[in-house]
Amino acid sequence: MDLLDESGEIRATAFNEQVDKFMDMIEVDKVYFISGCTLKTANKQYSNLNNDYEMTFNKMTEVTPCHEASDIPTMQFNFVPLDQLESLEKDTILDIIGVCKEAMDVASITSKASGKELRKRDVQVVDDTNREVRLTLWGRQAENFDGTQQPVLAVKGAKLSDFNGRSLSLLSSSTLQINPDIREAHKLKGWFDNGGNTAETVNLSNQRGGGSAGMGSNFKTFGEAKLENLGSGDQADYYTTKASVVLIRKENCLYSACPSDGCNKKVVDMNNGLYRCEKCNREYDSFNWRLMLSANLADISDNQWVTVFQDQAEMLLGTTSSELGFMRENSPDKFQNIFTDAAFKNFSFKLRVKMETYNDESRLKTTVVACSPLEPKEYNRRLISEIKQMAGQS
DNA sequence: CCCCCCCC
Repeated sequence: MDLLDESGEIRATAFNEQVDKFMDMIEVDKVYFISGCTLKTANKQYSNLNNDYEMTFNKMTEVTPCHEASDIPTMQFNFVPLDQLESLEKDTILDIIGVCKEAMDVASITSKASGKELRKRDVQVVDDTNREVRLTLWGRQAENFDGTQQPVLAVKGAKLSDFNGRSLSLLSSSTLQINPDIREAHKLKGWFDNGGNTAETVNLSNQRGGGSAGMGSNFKTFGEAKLENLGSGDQADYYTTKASVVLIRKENCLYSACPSDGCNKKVVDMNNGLYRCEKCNREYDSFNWRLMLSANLADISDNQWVTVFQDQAEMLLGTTSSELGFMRENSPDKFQNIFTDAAFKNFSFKLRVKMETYNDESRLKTTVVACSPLEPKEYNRRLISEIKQMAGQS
């Protein structure tokens, strides 16, 4: 818990029995007498409270509600103007205040670490330094958030991330106040309503170019990717682009793959009802159809042949590999239509470019590592930001 | 004594 009195603030932590003893009693915004804690030096990595010390509850600790009138403030912020975020280190815990310029929809993602399904909402926060940054809300807070009135958001204890430039994320220890009745909030709202809302701002998140930005945001046209010789270095280069499917080769689009979980190696038909996998060194009585497409994609600048594997291929074709395998053998018209229908659709592609050598011949190979339907809001936001950049720099 | 805090 973060504690505050008229002189300053301090974090206190209770463990185990002390949690059981006090957690029902202690509520946010209430006032207590607290005595008998242990004092220790604070690890600044985990808190930005304005105190070099922290308190730890122990067996002797007593907590009593204070019912007397007091003029203890409810929250103390150390707001960092958004134009300072670029110079701060990743993982810094900090307080910010800004206007919620835009709120994205709630999205579901799966945590890599825990495998848990998480709900998140990104909002774009702007302040009077004319910087804007992405702030991620989680769980219930993400679901309940309403950004339609462009409220002022004051966050205590947000975490700074270096993803795509700079972005912010709420932690369970963070406090989010919406339209707080504090001087800074009124000042910011005044700025926003009197020109700030249309001011040209620098987006600290999702930065373009420069090479140092995260690859997720590394948005390029095919023409730009070629001009920059992407893929010519030792390591693979990644970029994201919006492109339409020109054509997909039907020939060799499917291969019969080892049915063993996670193997996916091409099997050899033994012509006796068995299929041999050299990798597993055994024979199976069945196989799985898997997709490996050669596709031509085009944007305004150029076109590009790419390789598309299973999951991305199913997304592009709008069918599964096993359905497609069935169609190819049983209904050629349907099979043909899948490819006709896939043409001239737009997608957002994440591409990997790498120089590959075989038979003494080196050539750039472009592989689709992810593809998704175009998100109109996100796409338009990028176009608007590019137009602003062009207008501002030329 | 925690300090994991998520995704892209």
